[in-house]
Amino acid sequence: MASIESEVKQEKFQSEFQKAAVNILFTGSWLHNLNATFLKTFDVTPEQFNVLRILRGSHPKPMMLADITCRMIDKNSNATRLVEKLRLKGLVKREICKNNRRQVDISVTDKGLSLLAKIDRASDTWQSTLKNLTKAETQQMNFLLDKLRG
Amino acid sequence: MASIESEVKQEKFQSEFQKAAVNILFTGSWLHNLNATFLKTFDVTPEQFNVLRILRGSHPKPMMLADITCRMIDKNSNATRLVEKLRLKGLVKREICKNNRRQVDISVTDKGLSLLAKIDRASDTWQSTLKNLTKAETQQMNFLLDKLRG
DNA sequence: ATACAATAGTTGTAGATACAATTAAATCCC
DNA sequence: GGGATTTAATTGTATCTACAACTATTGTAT
Repeated sequence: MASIESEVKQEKFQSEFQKAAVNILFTGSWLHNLNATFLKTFDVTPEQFNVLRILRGSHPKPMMLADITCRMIDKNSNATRLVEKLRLKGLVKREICKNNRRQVDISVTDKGLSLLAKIDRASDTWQSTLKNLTKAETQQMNFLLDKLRG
Repeated sequence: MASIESEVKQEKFQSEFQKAAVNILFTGSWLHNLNATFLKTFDVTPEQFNVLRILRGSHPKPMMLADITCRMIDKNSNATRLVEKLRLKGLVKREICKNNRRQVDISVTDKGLSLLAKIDRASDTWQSTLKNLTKAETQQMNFLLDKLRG
């Protein structure tokens, strides 16, 4: 097994806590890169894929931008521009909300839904990367990450 | 405690594994943002700080660029340009290696070392964020993350 | 009603990332 | 020695991120 020490070639950390911080950042980056490479064959970025999934969760009810933003993994990526990218690919639809002309109703299109289905079918392959952990260990990991963030 | 379900407002995931993937990405991004905000007061980015720490680990022996890159958390950030940023701030020194003129010897300066010391002293505050976990839990987390990456 | 504040989203932009192409030096090997 | 290969780093560039400033619309208080 590749310990974080050997991954970043550092023999010892100041504390177990600092080691955990580096470990989470490192593993997050590693997972992000795996995911990005996998999704590239479908011509979407990880955060674009994430937004499509979010919209599928609400479908057929559209969502406003702010609701999408607060569900995103990376709050910093600009939802306006991200959604515009998806719209140009025909994966989502944008409409000014009738009741409140400040907000826009965004929903996933049929094309977007079928892309999601295609990605879901293919994702078993790359998700097997995570199968190094048993289900009990995965649950424990989820528990610890939630507890960490307080 | 804020579960990943409530953080990304998703009631249920396809599997415990998918939930763990989202949880790691989300927690990584959360930790990165905390770290970036903390380090901004010292006018360095997280990856710049990371490179300074790497160089301190080797000090006073200089390191070549490739060795720095393979120890970095995010392998994608461009080490050439990152080191150049640090050099402009006077935190590192660059010298063409005499024996092999293809490579550059990079080392942390006194100014860099004292900045690191300053950051270390201040970092107790933000690292207390991680104190939501006990030492045993932190060790367990490190074990699981290492196992996950195989 | 009118001014003020709050909400929703857009735009601007400096700097960073991702990835490919390029330069330059050393090594190989006939 | 001289061409091919490998190694080390730099440069180019399109896209993305971080963050602030801005526009437009709605809500509120007097």
